Order: sequence, then C-alpha cells, then structure tokens
Amino acid sequence: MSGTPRYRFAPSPTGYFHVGGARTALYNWILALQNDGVFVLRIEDTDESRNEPQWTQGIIDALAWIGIDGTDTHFEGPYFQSAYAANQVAAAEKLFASGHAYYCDLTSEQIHDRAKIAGRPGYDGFSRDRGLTAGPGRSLRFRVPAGVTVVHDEVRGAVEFDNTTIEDFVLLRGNGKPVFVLANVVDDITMNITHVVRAEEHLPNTPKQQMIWAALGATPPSWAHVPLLVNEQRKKLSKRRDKVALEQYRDEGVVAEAMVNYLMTLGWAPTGDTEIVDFATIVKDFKLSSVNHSSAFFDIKKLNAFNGEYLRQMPVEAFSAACEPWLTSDKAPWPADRFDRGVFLRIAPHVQTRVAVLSEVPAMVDFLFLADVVIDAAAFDKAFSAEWARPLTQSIHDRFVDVEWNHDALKIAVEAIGAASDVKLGKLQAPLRVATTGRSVGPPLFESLEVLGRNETLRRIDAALARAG
RNA sequence: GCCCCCAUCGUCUAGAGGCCUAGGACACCACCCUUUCAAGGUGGCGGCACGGGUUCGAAUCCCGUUGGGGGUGCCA
Repeated sequence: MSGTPRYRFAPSPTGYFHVGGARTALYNWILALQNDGVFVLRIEDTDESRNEPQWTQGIIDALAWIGIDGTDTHFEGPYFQSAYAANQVAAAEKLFASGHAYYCDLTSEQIHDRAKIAGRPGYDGFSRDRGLTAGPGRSLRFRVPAGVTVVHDEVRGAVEFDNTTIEDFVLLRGNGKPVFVLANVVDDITMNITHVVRAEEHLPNTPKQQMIWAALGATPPSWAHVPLLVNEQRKKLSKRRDKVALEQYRDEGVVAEAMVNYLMTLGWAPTGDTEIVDFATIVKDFKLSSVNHSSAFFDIKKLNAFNGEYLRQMPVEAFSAACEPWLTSDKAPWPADRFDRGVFLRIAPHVQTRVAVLSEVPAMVDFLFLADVVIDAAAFDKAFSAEWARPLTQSIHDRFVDVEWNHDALKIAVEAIGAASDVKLGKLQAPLRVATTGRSVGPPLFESLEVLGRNETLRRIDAALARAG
C-alpha cells in the first residue's frame, strides 16, 4: 500500500452533469486536497447505448467550473473505462480459474421462469456446480460464498449483509462484456484506489464489490456512502424529472463559488453560525465522519439566496465583469453594439443588491441600452391613471430641461414639484419611472436617469406624455 | 416481496447523556430604514415522528412501531 490516498470520481457520460454528481466530486476533491491525495477521474463509458462523447467534455468543463481543475497536481485522468475492457475480462477469467466464478447458459427468460416457479425472485444458482466452461451466450457469475459481509463505511459505520440475500451476480455478459460491478472494481484495483466515496445508492452493491476485491486478492478500499440529494417529493434527483443540470444553473447566472458552498451545506455544515464560508475553510474543516446520514432536499430558493449573497460580496468591478456574458451576447435584449461597459458600471452598484442570479440583470438595465424603451402597458396605465400624473410629469419634464444633471438635483427638483401639489415622492416617481424605464420597478430612479442622460430622459417623457394622451 | 439506509422547525442543518427554556441559515410574517424594488436592521412564527426501555438525568444510548428513501438488470 502506498501512502498516498487515492480517491476517484467515476461518472458515466449519459447527459448533462448532475448537481448530485457535482457534490460527490466535490467531496472526493476536498478529501484529496486535504490529505494530499489524488483525485482520479474515470469516465465509465461502457454502456454503449447511452453514451455520447460530447458529455465527456461536458463533465470535464463542469468539474473545472466548480474548481476541480484538470491541470492541478492532485488531479489524475480522465481515464476511460472502455479502454480497460481487456483487463476486466482477464480479471473475470482469473475469478473463473480460481473457482470464484462459474459460467451459466440460462437466458434471462429461463431465469425468470425458474424464479417464478420457485416463488422467489432472482437467480437461483442453477449452474453453480454444472462445470460449464466459457462459450457463446454463456454469462459468468460470481459464486457468492456463505456467511456475512460487513461493509465498514466511514459515514455509516458497519453495515452487515447476509450473503444468502445476495444472488450469484453476473460478472461477464453472454456477449463476453463486463458488467458495471466488475468493471468498477477491477478499474479501482488497477488504479490503486484507496477510498471510494460515492452516493448512497451504491451501498447495496458494495458487498458484491467487496467480495470481488477479496476474491481477486486485493485489500478493499475504505468505503463512504454519502446521502442522496432529493427533490421536493423526497425522491432521488433525476435527470428526467428534476432540474439537475449544473450547466443550467451556470447559464442562469449562479456563480461557481455559491454553487460549491451551497452544495457543501447539504449533508454537512461548516462549524459556527454562518453557512457562507470560503472554499479554503471547507477544505480545512470537512470530515466524512460528520456527514449526515439522511437525504437532503436540493432547494433552489436557498441556492439563489446563497448566490445573491455571493453577488453582493463581490467588488463592483468583479460583479460587472461577471455580468458581461449576459450583457454582450445574444442573451441580451439589445444589439451588441449598444452595450456600454462604462454606463453599466455606473448603474452596477444598484443592480448588485437587486438580483439573485445574473440572468436577471439584463431586464434591470435594458432601458439604458435599448434605443426605444419597451413600455409595460399595465404598469403604464396604472402609473398614469392618477389625475395629477400627466400634468406633474409635464412639470418634471419642463424642470428637467435645465436642472443640473445629477441624481441629487433631479430628486430635489421632483420632490419640489410633488410638494407643490401635495404628492409624495413615492407616488410621483411612478409615472416618471414607467416613462423612462418602461417598468414600475427597477434600480433607484434618479441614479438611473443620471446615467440615462438628459436628452434621452426628456425624449422618453415626451413620448410617454403623448401616449398618455 | 426481499435486502439495506434514514428520521431535530416547511427546508438545510448545530447537537457525540446534564452546557437545550433545542442554536443558526433559507423561506414566511411584522416593524424600522426608504425615490419603486431590493439590500440592511430588529423582532416573530416554527421542530427533537410515536411507544417502550437504560440512566439520578436522554434530541443524544437500546428495542419496537410508524413513516420516508435506496437497491433488487446480462444499466451505470
């Protein structure tokens, strides 16, 4: 046994990268970092019907996004399980040669029929002592020994399995291809994996894997099964039902730091009264033994709250830079050449406290970059429904012609007009806001107008007055 | 069906027999601040699933019940 702990993350490339996978990867990565170990990435691409090469790059990109850097010295891989097929078959043959496995010529239908007649599900060990050798259509099954298999799990403690409840499971398919349980173990042995940290759904097949390790003469790794991430119905998060794609959250403007921090509060908690902690603290404090045993609901609301917190903590320049993908691409509702970074930077401090995810930003500043502001008709009608709305907005317009153009002066001017007619600023700003920004809510009005500029402000007020008739 | 895991506010969690009148966070509600909306501040609502033990003492240990979940493929 070498002294370097070797962890691994072994996803299959069957779709977008799952947030549950992200958390499992994070656990392994953090453990590798804090123990000066190695994080091995192994792509389990043996299910030819479901694999797509594009997903492999997606996994690598997603890992990089959450800080699991493929160029870091603690990172090793990616390895591809399919490349080790011959090695896995060789291991299976070794198991056959040593009597730990035997061939069986029964078809799935025959097994099913026998089970039905016997009244107990599963394979009944029919070919255990028939002395069959390898042949077309024959599968290789593991000869599960009598006794009890105890899995020592770093999260759950000792878990006992009575071997009579474990059927003689398949190692090699009728077509000669290895199945998951074999491939997984043989690769782990080949790659000198010492610690297997994965989701709880794998706990039931762990005794099988442990038996294979032993039968192959290897020392089983340290196991740890971490709780599942579930949806609101408390069912395992699924790609079909739930919003689980890491890429999707990234595209909506969740920042990686918030995602990582949030993911780490599921099933584990940093010490102290705050859950918002930096990655270095997490790496320092994380312990498998303090991971919870029960499943955790992936709460998008709380994720967004964390994200808002992270966004607000950023220096405004960093926030502004983080916003750019949403402001300069086709995600933005205005032509790319109308975006002005300097203008955005001026309004950014006010946007920063008002968004939870970055994708909300464009709608908050579109009035600055759109040639013609898009008026929300309902908001407009409501704002201009008051008796005073039209005349006072006209007065504001007239005053704005020569008022000093900064937010304080603008505010004082509007306030004065309101005071003369006994209309509070809170109400009076409504028609002005819709006229100039198209909406009833947004960043502080006078700051917005200061950035918008006098000419455009006057032009929009004119247009609104015309519209209000 | 069988095997395995789990059980603290709605949710994520703190809690390793007395520090618990059970702490924090998200959500929710109220108030304050306020140029809308936020942000921020203050306060509030709200939980140890149930039943038995063990113990001077149990959210914490044991057993059972109930409930939830995972697995049970020649998928990974």
